[in-house]
Amino acid sequence: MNIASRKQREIAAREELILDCAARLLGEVGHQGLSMDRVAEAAEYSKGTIYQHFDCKEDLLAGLCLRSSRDLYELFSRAAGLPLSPRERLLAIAFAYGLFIRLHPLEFANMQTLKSATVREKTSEANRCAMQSAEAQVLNTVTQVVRDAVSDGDLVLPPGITCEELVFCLWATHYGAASLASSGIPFADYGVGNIADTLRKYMDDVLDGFNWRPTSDKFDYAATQRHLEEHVFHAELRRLDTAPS
Amino acid sequence: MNIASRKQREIAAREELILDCAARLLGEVGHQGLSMDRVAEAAEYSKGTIYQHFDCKEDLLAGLCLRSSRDLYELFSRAAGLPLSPRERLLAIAFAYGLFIRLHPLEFANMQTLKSATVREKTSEANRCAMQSAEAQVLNTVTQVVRDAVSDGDLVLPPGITCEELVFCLWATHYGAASLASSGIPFADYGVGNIADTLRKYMDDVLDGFNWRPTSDKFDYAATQRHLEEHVFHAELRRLDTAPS
DNA sequence: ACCTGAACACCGTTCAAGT
DNA sequence: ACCTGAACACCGTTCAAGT
Repeated sequence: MNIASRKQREIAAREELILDCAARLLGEVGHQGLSMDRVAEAAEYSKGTIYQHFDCKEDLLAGLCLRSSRDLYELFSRAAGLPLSPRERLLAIAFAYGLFIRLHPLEFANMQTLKSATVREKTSEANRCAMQSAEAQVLNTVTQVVRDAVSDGDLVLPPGITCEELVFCLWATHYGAASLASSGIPFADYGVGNIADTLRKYMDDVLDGFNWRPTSDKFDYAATQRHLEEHVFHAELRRLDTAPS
Repeated sequence: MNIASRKQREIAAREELILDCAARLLGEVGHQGLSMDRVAEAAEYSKGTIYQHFDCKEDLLAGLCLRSSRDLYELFSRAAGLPLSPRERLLAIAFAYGLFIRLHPLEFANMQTLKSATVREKTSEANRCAMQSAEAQVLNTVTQVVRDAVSDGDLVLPPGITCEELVFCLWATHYGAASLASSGIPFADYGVGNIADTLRKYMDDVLDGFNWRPTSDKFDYAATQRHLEEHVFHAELRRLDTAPS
C-alpha cells in the first residue's frame, strides 16, 4: 500500500514536470512549435511515457488549460474577497481577468483553443471533468458577487434574467473583447483605440443601466480602479512592466 | 491583352473552384481533416497549382473566411436596410448574426481560427487586406444603424463612448457568446439553458439601460422578433429546419 | 511492470523534371 | 510558361522489443 502510494506520488510529480516543460516550451516556441517530441525531449522521457500521462496532444493542452483555470480562480478569489461593495468587487474581477490575459497571453490562447468543441471532445474524460469543475469554480466566484449585490439590495435583476445568466453575458462580453483584442485586427483603424478602457467605460454604463447601486454618478469607480492598480494587484502589474513579453 | 485578361479570368475561376472544393471538404471531413492533399485531389489539380493560388494553408483558410465575411455582410445589409426603427434594425442584425452562425457553423469556426494573431500573420498580405476591408464593411453596417439612432434622437450616447466603441462592445458580447456556446461547455449545468434567448433578453435590458428609444416597455420587440422569423428570414430558417447538420 | 524509440501514416511545403 | 508529383522535414500515435 505504501509503495503503491509512493509510486502514485511519483507519477503525479512526473505529470507536473511534463506540464512544466510544456508550459515553458509554449513560451519559447509558441503554440505551433509545441510538439510531443519536444515535450518528451524537454522532460527527458520518451514519447511513450508522455502518452502514458496524456491520451493525445489535446489532452496535454487540456492539462495546461486546467492549470491556467486554477491560476485564474486564485486571482478571481482574491478580487471577490476584497472588503469592498459587490459592484467594486465585480470591477476587481474584471480587472483581474484583463490582468490574467496580459500576464499569460499564451496560456489564454491555449484556453481559447480548448474552447473548441472539436478539440475538447478529444481530451480524456478525466481532464474534461476537471476542466469543467475548474470553470464552474471560476464562474461561481463571479456569480456569488452578483448574488451578494442582489441580497444587499444593490441590484434588482430585471424580470426574466437570473444571476447565472447575467454572469454568462458579462463573461461573453469580456471573453469576446479579449479574443478580438488578441486577433491582430487593427481596431484602432475603426475608431477603437484602447480596448481595455473602452470595455471598462462600457461596463460602467451597462451596470448603471441595470441600476446597480451605487451607480457611477454617486461613486468614484475610477478611484477603485486606481486602488486595484496601486495596491491590490501592484505586484502583478510590476511583473508586466519589467517583463513585457 | 485580350489573351492575358482571359487567362486572368481562368485563374480567378480556378481559385473559386479550389475554394468551392475546400468549403465542401470542410463540411465533409471537418477542419482537422481538411488537408492540402485532399483539396488538390478534390479540385483535380496538383498541390503545386494550389500553392500558386495560396501561399500556405492558412492563406487558403483566409480565402474561405473572406467568403464567409461577404455572406455575413449580405445578411447584415438586409437586416440594416429593413424599413424599421434603428433599434429594431439592430435587433435584426443580432438575429442575422445568430442565424449565420447556425447556418454555417463550420465557416464560423473557421472565422474564429482566423481571429488568432499567429494564424492571421501567416496569410498573404492581399488576403489579409481583403479580410480587413470585408470586416470593416460588416462593422460599418452596424455602426451606421447606431449612428441613425443617434441622429434620430432615439439614442443619446453616454459621454466618453463613441458609436464605434459601442458597436465593438456589442460585437464582443455576441461574438463571445457564440464562441462560448460552440465550445461544448455544458452551460445548462450552470443555469443557462438557452443561450440565444438569454442573450436577446440581456441585450434588451442593456439597450433599455442606455435608454435607446423606444424602450422595451413602450414597444413590443418580441413582435419584431416574430416578424423577422416569419417573414424576413423565413427562407433561411426553413433551410435550418430541413437540414439540421 | 514499466519504459523506450523505431516505425507508420499523414501533413505542409518545395522544386527539379516534365510538357 | 505552366503544371506535376516525387521528395523532404516534421508531427501525432502506436507497439514490439527491451530492462
